[in-house]
Amino acid sequence: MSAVTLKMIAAELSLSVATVSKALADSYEISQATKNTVSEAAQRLGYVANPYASSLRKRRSKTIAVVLPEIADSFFAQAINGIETITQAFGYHVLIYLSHESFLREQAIMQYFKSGRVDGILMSVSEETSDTSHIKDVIDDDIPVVFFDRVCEDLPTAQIVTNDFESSFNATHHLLSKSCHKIAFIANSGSLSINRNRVLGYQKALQSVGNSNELIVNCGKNDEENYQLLTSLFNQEERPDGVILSVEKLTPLVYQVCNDLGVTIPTQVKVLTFTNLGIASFMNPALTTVNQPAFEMGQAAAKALFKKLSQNIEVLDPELVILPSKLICRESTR
Amino acid sequence: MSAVTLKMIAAELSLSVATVSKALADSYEISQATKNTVSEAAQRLGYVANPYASSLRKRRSKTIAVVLPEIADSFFAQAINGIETITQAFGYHVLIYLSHESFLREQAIMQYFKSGRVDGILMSVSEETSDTSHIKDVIDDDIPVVFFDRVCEDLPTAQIVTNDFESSFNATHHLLSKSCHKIAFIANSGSLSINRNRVLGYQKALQSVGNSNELIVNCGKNDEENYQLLTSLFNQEERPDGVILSVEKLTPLVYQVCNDLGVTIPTQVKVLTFTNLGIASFMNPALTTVNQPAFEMGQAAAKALFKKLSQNIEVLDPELVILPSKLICRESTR
DNA sequence: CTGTTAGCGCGTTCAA
DNA sequence: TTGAACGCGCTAACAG
Repeated sequence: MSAVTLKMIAAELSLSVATVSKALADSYEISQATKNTVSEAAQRLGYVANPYASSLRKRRSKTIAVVLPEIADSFFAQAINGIETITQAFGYHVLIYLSHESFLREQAIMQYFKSGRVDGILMSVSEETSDTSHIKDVIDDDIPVVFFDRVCEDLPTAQIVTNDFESSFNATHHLLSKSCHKIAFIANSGSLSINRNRVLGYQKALQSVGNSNELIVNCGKNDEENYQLLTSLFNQEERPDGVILSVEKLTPLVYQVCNDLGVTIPTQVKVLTFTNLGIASFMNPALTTVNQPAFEMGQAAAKALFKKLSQNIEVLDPELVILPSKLICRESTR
Repeated sequence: MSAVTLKMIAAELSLSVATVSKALADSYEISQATKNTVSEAAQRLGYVANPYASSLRKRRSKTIAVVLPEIADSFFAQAINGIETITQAFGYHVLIYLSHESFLREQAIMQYFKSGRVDGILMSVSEETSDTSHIKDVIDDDIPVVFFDRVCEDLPTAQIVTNDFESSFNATHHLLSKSCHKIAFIANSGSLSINRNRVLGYQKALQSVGNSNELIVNCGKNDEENYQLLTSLFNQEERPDGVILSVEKLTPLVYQVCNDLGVTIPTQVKVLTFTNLGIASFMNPALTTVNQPAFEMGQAAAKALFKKLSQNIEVLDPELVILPSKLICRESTR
C-alpha cells in the first residue's frame, strides 16, 4: 500500500495533524514524549512526506537543476559526480536537463524554472548561446544561478572556470619546447569563453617566441566535415608538427585522420589535448593532456550555489572561482 | 518579478481562476474566444504553472528518477543521453541519483520514492545489492520500475540487457582464434547478473575447445589492490597471452600494469574489453572491444517505462529486452 | 505543550 | 459557457 499521510499518523495516535507535523520537524514546542511516539509511528507505517505538498507550502523545493549541453565526453559526467556529492550532503534533489547545444532547447528549459520548480541552477551554456536574456530572466526571478566551465562572463553571478588562458599558454610552450614549430589549434566553437581564452593563450605563447605560424581550425558538429577539415590540415605542403585540441571529443578523430593519412603520432605530429581524468588520458602514452578538474568544478559550483541559497535574500556580488588545470606529459617511452 | 499565478491572469482578464485553468487545459467547456484571450495573456505575462501545486492535485509529477551506481565510465553517461531523448519528447523531467555502489545509499534513495515524488524509475543496481526488498517495496506502491544493464533478474518487471553470455562467448572465441591459449577474465564484482553471464560465456567458450586454462580475477574498488592483483597476474610463471575485461573502467589499469612490467600490447598480451562507443575505443588500435549499446539501452529503458506509465493500472507481465552488443576488432595495423 | 484555522496554487466537482 | 466552492497534503499563525 501507498501514501501514508500525516492524517493517518494523527488518526493512529489520536493527535492533530499539526502536532504530528511539528513533532516530525522536531519543533521546540512539542514534548519529547510525543516526539518519540510520533517518530516511532512514522517509522512503523513507513511515512515519507509528500514533497509536492511540502514544497507548495514552504515555497522551497529542495531541488536544484543542472543544465548541460550534453554528456558526451567524460567532463560533464565527472562534473555530475562532483555535484552529486554536495547536493546529497545537503539533502537536495537534482533535476538534469540537456540542451544538446541548442539555444532554443536551452530557452525552453529555462522556462521550466520560472515557477519555483527548483531552488537554484547549475549551468554550462550551449555553444549557440550568445543572447542570455532567458538566463537573466531566471536570475531576475531570484533563482540563483551558478555557471561552471561554459560560463556567461557578462552575467553578474558566480562563475567556476579553469585557468584556460594560462594552461593553453603553457601547453603551447610545452609543444614549442619539444621543438614543434608549426602548431595548429583545433577548436569546435568560436563563441565560448573557454575557447576564446584558450585561443588567446595559444596566440600569446606563439607571439612570445616570435613564431608566426598561427593556425586555428574551427570544427563544427558534423563529423564528416570535421574529417575533411582535419584531412586538409594534415595534407598541407608544410604539415603541422604539433596540435592542440581544445576539446577532448575531437581526439579520436585526429587519431583517425592521422592513421588514415599514415602520419605517425607522436613522431611526426605531437598531440596535446584538453581533457579530464577520463580514460583517454591513460590509454595512449603518446598523448599529452591538460587535465580539467571536472569533479572539483562540479563540487565548487554546487558549493557556490548552496552558499547563495543559504543567504538568498541579499544580492551577492559576483564571484569568480578559478581552478587550476594540470599539464600531464605522458610522452611515449616505448 | 516572479510567480505569475492563475489568479493574476484571472484578475487581469476579470475571469475566474477556474475558467482560466480550464482554458489553458483546452477544456471543451470553454469558448474558443476566451481560450484565445487567456492563452494570449498567459503568454504575455510569462505564466508557467506551478508544478508542485499541479502535482499535488493531479497526483502525477511528470517526473521520473534515474538511479545509477555512478557515472564513472562513459556507459552511464551515454545511457543518460538516451534516456533524456525520450523523457524530453514526453515532456517529463528527470531526477538523478547516484548510489556510489552502496547498498545503504540505494535503500535511502528508494525511500524518497514512497511519496509520489516520481511517476516511475529507471535503475541499474549497485554492486552490493543482493537483498531487493527496498526495490520491491516501491514496485508494490505501484511505481513502475524498469531495470537496465545491472538488472535484478528475480523481480517481475521490465529488464533491458545486452546479450552478455553470447558476446562473452564470442569474445573468448575471438581471442582463441588469435592463437591465445591462456586467457584471463577480469571482473570487478561477482554478484552482478551481467558479470555472471559474461563469466559463463567465457567458461563455455573455453570448454568448447577443451581449454582448461580458466583464470578469473575479481577486482575490487581499491585501485592499489587491483594494481597488485593484476601485477601478480602478469608476473606468473606462464603469463596470460589474452585478457578479457568485463568493465571498461579497468582498461587503463591493465595498460598501466603492462607498461610498468614491460609487457607489450598486443604482441605479448591481447586485450579485449567490454565497452561502449566512448573515446577508449578509438584511441588505441591495439584494443579489441565489445561495444555496449549504451545510448540505445537508455532509450529502450525509457520507452519501456513510458509504456508502463500509459497503462499504469493493470499489472503487466514482466518483459525482457535484449539488445545485441557488437564485437569490434581494431587490431593494430601500424 | 497541543489543537484549530487558514491557506500554498491548482484542478475538479456542481450550480448558475 | 462560466464561476463558486472544495480539497490534494502540508505548514504557519494563533488560540487555548
